[in-house]
Amino acid sequence: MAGFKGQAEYSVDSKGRVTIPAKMRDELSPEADGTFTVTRGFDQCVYLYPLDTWTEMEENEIANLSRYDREARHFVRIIMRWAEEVALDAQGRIKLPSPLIDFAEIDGEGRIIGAFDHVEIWAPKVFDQYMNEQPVEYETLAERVMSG
Amino acid sequence: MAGFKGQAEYSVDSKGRVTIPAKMRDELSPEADGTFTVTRGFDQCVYLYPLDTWTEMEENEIANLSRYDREARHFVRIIMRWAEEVALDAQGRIKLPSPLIDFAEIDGEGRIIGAFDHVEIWAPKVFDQYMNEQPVEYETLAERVMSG
DNA sequence: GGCGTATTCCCCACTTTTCCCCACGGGCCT
DNA sequence: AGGCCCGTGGGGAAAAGTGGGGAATACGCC
Repeated sequence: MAGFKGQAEYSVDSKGRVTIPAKMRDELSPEADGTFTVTRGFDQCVYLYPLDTWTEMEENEIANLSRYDREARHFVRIIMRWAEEVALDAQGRIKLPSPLIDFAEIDGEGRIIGAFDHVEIWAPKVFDQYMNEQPVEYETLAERVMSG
Repeated sequence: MAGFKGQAEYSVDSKGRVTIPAKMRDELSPEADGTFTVTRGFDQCVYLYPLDTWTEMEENEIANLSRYDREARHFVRIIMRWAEEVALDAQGRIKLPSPLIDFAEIDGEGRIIGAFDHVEIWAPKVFDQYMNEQPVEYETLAERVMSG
């Protein structure tokens, strides 16, 4: 299965519904059962993981963390607190939980980005600002990340 | 079975009753029999473990502690002293034991948080304060916890 | 030991939110 | 030019959360 790719700018209506681009929906495996797990992203955006991918992450990464370690506990609190399963409706939309809409400062419009193993939704304004703030240009970044 | 996730802010009425969010109720396995074991949490909150998970913990972790070790003895006293079994009523609520309400300083409102293997209930005020006190931001925490 | 008080548990009714279904308009491909 | 797929919006039925009252039980006091 190929990774999520592409970008789009779709409306987020008053009920918090966003259409997921058809091309990204097509990437979902049958095991995902038309369902994503949304959660707080790194940086100020929302992450969408296909259900099957997310379940693997829970089992392989989160389940192994110690209940008795302070930092691990705090991490689990954050990641799970923001997480929620959302299913596609007949129109190919999901409903974003309102806490995540607030967190990402999404208002009316969402920029949807394919990011290989997950999909991201940003407020367009926040996304532009994030891009401008990044100090390292694309070519330099490539050298650093890919050579390590 | 997937882990508990999501957050909500529900009322805790004068009788100490709190609704458990439907999504979290759905995570309960049949073996839990609609019952949680509540106890004092790490940090100032209340923990809710599904009955079956709790039973496992008792057998696998608590049962193995030495009767002859002072600290282990103390630990067992604390965790068991605060523990209590609570069943969901027909409306999907539980009654929080009043000692735990006092301990967590819950008054009227409770912030309910899914935390993978258990559910947590916090006084909103206490929770916000806890979050603000954490010195490490989410992105940094993720690097540390998940790479270790 | 009996009575009165307090507590707990269960049931019922109301309000709000959520979810699902339907209908419309536009664009792309054939 | 027509048909099909895609994104957008709204309305109605069902579920979820909230609050209060009454019967049964337990407790303490007289």
